Amino acid sequence: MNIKEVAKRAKVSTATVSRTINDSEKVKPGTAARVRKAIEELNFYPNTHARTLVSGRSRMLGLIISDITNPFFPELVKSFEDQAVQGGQEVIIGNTDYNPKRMAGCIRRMVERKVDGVAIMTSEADPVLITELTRRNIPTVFMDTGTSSAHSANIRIDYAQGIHEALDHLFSLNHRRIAFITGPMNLESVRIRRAAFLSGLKSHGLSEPVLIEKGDHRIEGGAIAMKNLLKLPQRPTAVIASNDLTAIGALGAIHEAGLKVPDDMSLIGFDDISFAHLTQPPLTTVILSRTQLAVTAYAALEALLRKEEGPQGDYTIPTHLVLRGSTRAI
Amino acid sequence: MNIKEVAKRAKVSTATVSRTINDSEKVKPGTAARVRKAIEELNFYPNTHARTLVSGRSRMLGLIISDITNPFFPELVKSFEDQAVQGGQEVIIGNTDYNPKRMAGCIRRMVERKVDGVAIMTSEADPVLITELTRRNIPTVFMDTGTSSAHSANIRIDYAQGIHEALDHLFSLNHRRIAFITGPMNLESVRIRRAAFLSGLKSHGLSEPVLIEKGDHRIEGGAIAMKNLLKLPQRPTAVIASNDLTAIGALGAIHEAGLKVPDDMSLIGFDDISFAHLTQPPLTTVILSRTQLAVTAYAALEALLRKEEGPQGDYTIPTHLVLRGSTRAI
DNA sequence: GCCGCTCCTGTAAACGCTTACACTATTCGC
DNA sequence: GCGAATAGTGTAAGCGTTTACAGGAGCGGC
Repeated sequence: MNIKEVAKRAKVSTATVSRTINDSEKVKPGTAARVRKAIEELNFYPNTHARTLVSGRSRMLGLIISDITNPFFPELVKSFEDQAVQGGQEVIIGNTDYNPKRMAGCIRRMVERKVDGVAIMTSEADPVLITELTRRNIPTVFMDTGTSSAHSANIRIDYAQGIHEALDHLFSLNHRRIAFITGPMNLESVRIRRAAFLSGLKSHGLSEPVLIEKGDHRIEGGAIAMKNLLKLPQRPTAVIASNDLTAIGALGAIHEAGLKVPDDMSLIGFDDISFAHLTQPPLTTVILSRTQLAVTAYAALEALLRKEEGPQGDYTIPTHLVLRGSTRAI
Repeated sequence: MNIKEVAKRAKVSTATVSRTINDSEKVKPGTAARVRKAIEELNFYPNTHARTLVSGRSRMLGLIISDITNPFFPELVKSFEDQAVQGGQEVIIGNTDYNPKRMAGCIRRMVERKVDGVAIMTSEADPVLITELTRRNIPTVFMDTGTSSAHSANIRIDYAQGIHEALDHLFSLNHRRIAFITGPMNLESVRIRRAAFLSGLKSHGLSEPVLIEKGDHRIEGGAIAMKNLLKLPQRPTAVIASNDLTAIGALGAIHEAGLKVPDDMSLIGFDDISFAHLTQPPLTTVILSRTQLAVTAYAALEALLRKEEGPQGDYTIPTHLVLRGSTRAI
């Protein structure tokens, strides 16, 4: 089943069939109708690979994420795919598993499949690997990396806003001994959050004590970090976690220690993953809208695809505190 | 950058380059080495679309799921992709959103992209839409649909096993008033679970009272169903939910009513989603291994791809109860 | 020394589509 | 009513591979 058979059936040339498929205005309505009827009757689907081969556009986008089982990502993936499918594009997904080697594999796969563009939605993007993309002039959208050039855009997440709102909230509840549990410090985005915490403290005139524990952005790390904080002679009255998984781990550790949230300890997460409002108590956290992130990433990619020389592509995603049940005044 | 340039550089014909790429044994080792060197130096990646066009094999698989934001799926997707990438295949994902129209769109996209095979991991597979695949002889793997033919395999999930284990467990804890919250009854898999519950009761000599409430496999439905159960003059002492989200909803409703799990009510879920052990208390549930499901689905697809006339492809995934903290003896 | 192998390599025809270019029919300006 | 523009359609080249087929080199058997 190919364009030739459709052409034969509609008694036109293959060129006319192709033009009809591609909604060219140069086809007489009557002819187009005949072609469409033939397509319908033969149940013809154009072969995308042949189309790609000749046009150079694959109508496929790459989406690189860390790990789909990390609850941060499913919503991002879904929104991105929705956008893409609506725009007639397919998405192929790569999980890096936080592993540069796998990241390289992902990029290679994307290049082989001749994707029209790539969105790299991991914080740990290795610039060396990315040359593979830029060298081939493949439009690329990054998250949190600061580089944006003719063929790439950057989406900055305004972590500071959310962290500052969280601190303001805790201050208004009279908390003064506030701890922070970070993620893996090799990530730029983690360092930004940590810096925002410190600058927020300072702006409230508080720079001592610095209660910062290191987590790993996973539940286990949050639990361990929290245990360390609880061992302190003067333990904090409130904790902000670098992400929700960390907060959930901390929540478990607090319960395990026989304490209650928010009575004995206020707790704030970051990300607002879907389970954040299912914890007991529901977690007060900072919303980072994955939908907004996905929509922005897709729009940025689209813009890159359209124009040869676009304006500098810089986008910002806000973050905001959402109050639920895990904070209380003292 | 194409095979011709590589050929020129290695001073061979394009055929030899192609043969080298495809590990044909007919190439002299020395020649192959020269070609590989040229490939390396030119940083050449073969164009998969051209390969597909001529060979008919796209090395892409379709994976159709209901909704990636449903916590049942991410692990399934990840395992399936891991398998595929290892086997040199790419995966394109389709979310049906439980909507037959979107399912049709997914299938269309898959056919257009000329996938080598499709795994349909949704319970709500419409047979009409699937003819689109069978008509084109595209190997297909289903879940829970019972059909398996020359070009399709079926993976049956042994829901009954897990449900019976759950009932046995509750019986051993002296529960006799045991309720069940179903999912949407239009799903075959839901009806199976419900039937397993009833048959399990009967095998324990108990057929009255039949405490069955309808949920929707989402948190909200679970909460509503639980509220109805709590309103009963003689409320159940234990509840089994058709999936974990339902159980989580039920858990919230129980807490809201001022009761405690497991002290006032035992609760068992189904699926073992990743958050099932993070609830308070950790949810006793039935494990349905998504990894096993994905590995089986991929293996079944591979088998279908290899042989023209395979044996009947029927596979079974077991389910088992895992004890955590949400059940207690009375 | 010749035949018939085997082994390796090259030539060229597909695969299914898009699109530049060519061509005919129609329309328009004057 | 004539040339020029325009609209609609067809012809055929080419996208980057794979692979059937052809061909040449080397070699053993006689």
